[in-house]
Amino acid sequence: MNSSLEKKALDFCIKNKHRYTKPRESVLRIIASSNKPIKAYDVLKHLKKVLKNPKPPTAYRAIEFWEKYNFIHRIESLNAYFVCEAEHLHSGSQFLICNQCGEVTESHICEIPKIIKKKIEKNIFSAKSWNLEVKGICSKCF
Amino acid sequence: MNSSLEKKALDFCIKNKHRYTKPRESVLRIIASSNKPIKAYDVLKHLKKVLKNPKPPTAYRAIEFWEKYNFIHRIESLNAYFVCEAEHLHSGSQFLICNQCGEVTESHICEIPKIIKKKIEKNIFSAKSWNLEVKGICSKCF
DNA sequence: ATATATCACGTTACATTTTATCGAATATTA
DNA sequence: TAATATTCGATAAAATGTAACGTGATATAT
Repeated sequence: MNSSLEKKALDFCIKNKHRYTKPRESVLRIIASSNKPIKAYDVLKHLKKVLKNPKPPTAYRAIEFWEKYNFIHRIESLNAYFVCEAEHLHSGSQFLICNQCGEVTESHICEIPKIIKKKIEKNIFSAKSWNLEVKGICSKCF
Repeated sequence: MNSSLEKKALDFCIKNKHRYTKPRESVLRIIASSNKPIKAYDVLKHLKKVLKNPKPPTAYRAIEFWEKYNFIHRIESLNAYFVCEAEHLHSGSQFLICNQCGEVTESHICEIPKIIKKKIEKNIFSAKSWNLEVKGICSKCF
């Protein structure tokens, strides 16, 4: 239960005049408590323990909110969400996804943002955000 | 109507003993004919012109087939499919997605596969495939 | 040619994921 | 406090994706 994350989130909301509401608080906590990427409907299931009869939009809205500000990332190939463990909030994400055991780890190969910036931004494309998902077999399963 | 692609696809099927069936042929042609990533249900719509009353699994199966062998790529963040324009069939893909006009282009920054191979494969993770999606504003919209 | 195994398809039905809408509640600003 | 903007709750439906099962087509081996 990464409460320093919650502190960071609260600070962020105050500073940027966003509301730190119960659904948002709970959803962030739920996602942060999961050691694997968690799907929207599983978030919703957990949310039922905390809120009175929440509906899908409640979960999706809060998820969207935190995703927008890079507190969580969406693993596109899994339709699932994962808390961002990095200290700085970053707009690019990288994941290693094990096809065997399903473990997902956020990687931080710092050459990648560098290359994207260098190669792309100069000429052709102004990059706002990016996501890399690498699939394969993790060391444990190997 | 990239018929050299269709030739390549047919050759591939013959060589690897896969069937070059009507649904597969049509689906590949439909995706290749689209200048933007196309969604499964839009493929299905086009398919209706060619096949008699096709159902979702017909489209999805053919899509899966071509995706598996890297003739097409899935743009995860759009739930859509795009023909691979590269000469060689590659298991890693990169896309630049314009948030403004929706244009998607496959990029070929060759440092990226190099880095992924170098950094990841040696130590921690055996990579099988990967996908990078960069979002931003394209030069036309800038 | 005929049996056998495999591949791919058609169809039905359903499951999952996501979004639109609209009015009520809450917070913020004037 | 009144006006304004944000967020929520609830209903409903749209969009996307899959499981299961039987049938027909194709290849392989006898």
